[in-house]
Amino acid sequence: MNLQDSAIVQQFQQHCSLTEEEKVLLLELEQNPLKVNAGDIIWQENSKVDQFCTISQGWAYSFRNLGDGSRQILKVYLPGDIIGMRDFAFSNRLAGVAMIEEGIVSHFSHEHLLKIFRHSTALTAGLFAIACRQQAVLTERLIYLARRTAQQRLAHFLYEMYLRLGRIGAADEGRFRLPLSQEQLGDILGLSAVHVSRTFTAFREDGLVLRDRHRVTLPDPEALAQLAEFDGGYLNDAVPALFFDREWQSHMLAGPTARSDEQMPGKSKAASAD
Amino acid sequence: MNLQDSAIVQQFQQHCSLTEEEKVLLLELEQNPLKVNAGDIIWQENSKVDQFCTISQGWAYSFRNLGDGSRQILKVYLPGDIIGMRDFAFSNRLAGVAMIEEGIVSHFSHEHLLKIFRHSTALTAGLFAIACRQQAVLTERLIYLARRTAQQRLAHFLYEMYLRLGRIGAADEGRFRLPLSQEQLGDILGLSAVHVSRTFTAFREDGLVLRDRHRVTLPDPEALAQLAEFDGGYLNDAVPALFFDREWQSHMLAGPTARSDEQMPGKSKAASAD
DNA sequence: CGATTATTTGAGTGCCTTCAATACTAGTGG
DNA sequence: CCACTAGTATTGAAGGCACTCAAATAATCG
Repeated sequence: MNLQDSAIVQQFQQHCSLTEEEKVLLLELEQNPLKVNAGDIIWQENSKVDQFCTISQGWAYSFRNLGDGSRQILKVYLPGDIIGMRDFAFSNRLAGVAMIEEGIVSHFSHEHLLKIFRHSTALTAGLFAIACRQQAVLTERLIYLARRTAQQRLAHFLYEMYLRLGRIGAADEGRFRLPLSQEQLGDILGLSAVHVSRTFTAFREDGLVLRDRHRVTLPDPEALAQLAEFDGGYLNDAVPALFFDREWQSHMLAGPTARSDEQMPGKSKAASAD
Repeated sequence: MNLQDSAIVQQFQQHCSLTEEEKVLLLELEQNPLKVNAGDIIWQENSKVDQFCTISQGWAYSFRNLGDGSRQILKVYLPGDIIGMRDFAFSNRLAGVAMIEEGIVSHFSHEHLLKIFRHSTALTAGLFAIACRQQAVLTERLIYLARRTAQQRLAHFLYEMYLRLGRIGAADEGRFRLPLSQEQLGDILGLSAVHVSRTFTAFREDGLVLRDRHRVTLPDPEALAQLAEFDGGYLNDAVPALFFDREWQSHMLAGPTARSDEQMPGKSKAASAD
């Protein structure tokens, strides 16, 4: 695979600059691609944490089954995302992960992550930045689940997906494919499937969202964003310049207490960061 | 300050093993202690991200003001917590932070964090683990805000605080101090202050929670946990042994430039989760 | 084409909200 | 020591949003 084609390399390049060596290190995460089918369980809640994975094709989601038989979907994963990083600090999975549609995932181990920490401060910072942004998305979801009406929740989710999909080239002029049933949408939004249906009906009547099965059209995305009180900061805000600046690295080398003599072998200048 | 007394060192020691040098590196984060008063704003939403801080005394919370005048409290910080790490990847703050009561905070910079990445893989992994666990707490909150009744939300929050406070020695036999008004509790739980009051009343009548101003007593903590469908995994689950094993580090040192040829030199098994 | 699953729509219910009024607590100054 | 004030907590009444149950329609798949 070409270095630039990898979804995960692209994801990282939005968060830090990468040398060729670092790209190779990242691509190692995708050494073991595995084709999976729609509905396949990647892992179950409470199973032992042995590895993580990246998703290079298809959609997935993480979920928790609740006591009363209902279920909460926690996060929707798109190509380029790393799945299960949160479990890094745990022995047992806090959530299951399942495929929404067929795709390709690649498993990698704890050690792989540690290797990244060990070999590249830039990748470490990038990984940290990605984790921070994931947490920001989660926080935003928490706010609208706790505080907002069904219309605002659905509007927010649709607009967020629209932005995320646009970023990976899967949305176009307010139109995109959304391979989720209303049941699944309900599980994401903390609503009953019935009420999701009613909310879509209301949107259709208002001309805010048109939907034909899994095709969604937003005639006026900004109107939807406004309804949702969508504050794009958590998705659009710039990553600090620091992440793209490799200078600090050499400065740091001058610092005290240095324990590892050189961890970026030879490399100090950005090679091909855009 | 004695190395062991620092709340932040203790926090890290729950997530990884530390050498003396690493403790020193951590204590540097608390070089600039600052006394702050109840209600003081540490930083405002949308302000520029310049630094982070640790809290060594007092309680704080992060919050977002919403369009309709309401407010969501996102996270409650206790001594030993790092505040604002999520902002690491952003130029502008996504949330404000304010003190609940007077306390001591210490500011530190981006560069400090990078210095940690640079100098200690163990601290990096520990920091990552702490971030993962914070995200787990957030996820749990998302679930109960999205899905559960007022009683379950309050029960969950009280029990969670009980565990967290117990961990830093501030709870004892089901009794602890909770310096939050019902208004603030409502902002945490996504409920109106009025309904928080009603819920406390119901708990008192059921003998589940006794409250006198800011003193809370849980006569039967486990009953409360059961009501909340509290699944302690996200707080209690063991950190993988790997975090306390410094062996992998020296192994890594064996092959700094080595790329893919040997990805887990020698002990590929032991380091994996227990 | 028939069986199954997904979506739509209606009717009735319940949890939590808002509005409003009352009681309590803590802090202040006479 | 008490009256005054401002913040906090309690309790009641009415209303709305989303839920469940139930039935009808539409889409998908073998």
